[in-house]
Amino acid sequence: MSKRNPTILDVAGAAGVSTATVSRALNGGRIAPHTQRKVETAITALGYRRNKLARGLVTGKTGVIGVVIPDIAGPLYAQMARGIEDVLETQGMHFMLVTGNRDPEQERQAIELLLERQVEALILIGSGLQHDPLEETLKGGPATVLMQREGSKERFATISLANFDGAFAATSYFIAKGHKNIAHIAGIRRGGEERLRGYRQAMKNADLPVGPVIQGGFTEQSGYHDAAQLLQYKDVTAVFCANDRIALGLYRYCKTQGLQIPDDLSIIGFDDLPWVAYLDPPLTTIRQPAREMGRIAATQALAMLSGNTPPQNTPITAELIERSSVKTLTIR
Amino acid sequence: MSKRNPTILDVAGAAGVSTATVSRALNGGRIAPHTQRKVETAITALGYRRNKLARGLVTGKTGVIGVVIPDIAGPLYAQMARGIEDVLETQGMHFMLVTGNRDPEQERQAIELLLERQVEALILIGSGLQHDPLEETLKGGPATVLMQREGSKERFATISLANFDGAFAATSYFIAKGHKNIAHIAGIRRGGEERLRGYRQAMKNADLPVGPVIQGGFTEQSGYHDAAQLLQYKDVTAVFCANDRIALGLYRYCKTQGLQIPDDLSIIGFDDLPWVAYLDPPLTTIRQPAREMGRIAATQALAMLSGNTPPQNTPITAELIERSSVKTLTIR
DNA sequence: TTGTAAGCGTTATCAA
DNA sequence: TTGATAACGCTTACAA
Repeated sequence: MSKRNPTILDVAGAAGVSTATVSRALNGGRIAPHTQRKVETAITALGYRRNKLARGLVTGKTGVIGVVIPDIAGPLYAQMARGIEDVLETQGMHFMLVTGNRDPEQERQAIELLLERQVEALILIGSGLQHDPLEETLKGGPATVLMQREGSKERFATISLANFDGAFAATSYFIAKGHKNIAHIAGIRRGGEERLRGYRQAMKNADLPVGPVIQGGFTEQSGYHDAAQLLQYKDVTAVFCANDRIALGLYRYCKTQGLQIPDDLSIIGFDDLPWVAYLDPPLTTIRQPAREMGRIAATQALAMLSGNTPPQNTPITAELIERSSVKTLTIR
Repeated sequence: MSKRNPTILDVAGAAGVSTATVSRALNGGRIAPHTQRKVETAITALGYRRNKLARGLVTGKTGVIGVVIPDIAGPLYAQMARGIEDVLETQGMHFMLVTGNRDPEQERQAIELLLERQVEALILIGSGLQHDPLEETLKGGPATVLMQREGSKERFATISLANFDGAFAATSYFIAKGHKNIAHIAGIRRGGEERLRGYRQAMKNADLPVGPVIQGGFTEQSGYHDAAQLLQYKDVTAVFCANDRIALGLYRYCKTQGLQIPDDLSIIGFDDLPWVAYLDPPLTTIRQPAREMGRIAATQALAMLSGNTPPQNTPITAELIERSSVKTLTIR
């Protein structure tokens, strides 16, 4: 159908200059204003558009960074992606997003594919890849930053939420409100252990008995299911959930049992998903500033690939968002 | 630091064959099994990874399609992106996502940048670009599919929700439940007019008085604000909201006014955002099957760029999801 | 300030 | 079945 797109050669011909000159006009090299104008008219006349592929091939810079994400549709992950884009777009860079589907093998392939596409840096969100395969596939690879996960300090930058502190804060908040029998529904991956530790520490510091602790998944179903088990402990007045989805399951269970939140049970979640403020009652939770974390990750990646800057470990503070799911107990 | 990545030339050297042969080994051309094996060992020995940039330059195929999206963090858009990826990954293709921020000029630039990167096709989600600038910047561009928006039938494929039908269904549902005074809070962009028309038509068909209709934005704030205005009409028993966010605002307003949903007011939303099932009461709404729409868009794009298939207009049916925000009125 | 020409890492054409 | 070699569209010394 339509003939091929015009190249720099066509522009050069139309403007009566060499390709080198066109290139200079395009990239702002030393050039006479007069020539510059000639080239520009030729460009618009032909409808020329530069081919960044060819450009990248010679410069060795694609202006693309790769992001592997467990699930684009996860609200937190989407926010992180947004944050990454926030800073990339100021630099005229783009990102290529690929979903790992929480499956290590898929993640490995994703990384491989991104590397073939010559991404200049890599941001891995919540990767489930073991240390060795990660190190192995990234050998000779570009600057890499890990979000929601640790890695060898020399090789990777990491952006990680202070899970321990957040959990500690949540538990302490309960305690400050007069609660003594505080349960925890724990999660497995992505900081679940840290959150459990934070809960434990807060309880110990207050000389309160640790537990009951239920080891669940990280989902609403899990929360609903664990709730049944948990509420056999009649004296529990408060539950710290390892994430908001668990809390949601707990909400649902309470509703089926006719339990009032926070009167019969106080609840704190973790993550501050966009909709937890709309629950009834609005959920008190620990915020994970996802977009901000994305911004930091991208900034770190950019710093690393522009040379000099070594990978850094950036801790993110988890803030407690006070809403209405915790009751203040009268002093006994 | 580390020396440059090995190229096909290094592999050729190590295997004692020509680059052409390596290329064939890589891409499955005619090759002796023996040679194939030699090349493969050389590849793993060197840790060679093919450069898709160079490949794309010569083949003219990048394996990348461009997606411009109003906002990655919008749940519906994120779902669409997910759907697009669902089908791309089966073809070993990737997508490059760029946010238009609901700003026509940014969208235009986004398209421009994606074209420079030689994307093989373009999927534009809810573009706010006028017909002319769209046609203009896409001149000589690749296969393009428009989601949530119309375009010239010959040039663009479109995937669009049956907004009219959805609105008609919602309104008819109210009517079937015995409601007579049904209000509508309308939205502006992205199918808002169609939804308004659907509402009108359903009312007319039932010989019911149209209105009140409030022209609002598409946000929660707008919904909250419009609610106040709307509820001056004392005999309104049901409100069809042009989207779920408006419905949320209405929920919030009702709560502040001590109005019970659905006893004092029945509500239907539109979109079926992931969390509306968790509202109190769960919101009855019209589902927009976003992920499925993304899949269809990607399939359509792939079909177009593989030749033969002309752009098609695919209508998507909007299904009513029955939950608990509508009261059945006793027959008067 | 401009032009010439040598790459960048592949694939594709054509002989061998 | 294999190997030379010419593209692909651009940037970048080096010369002029």
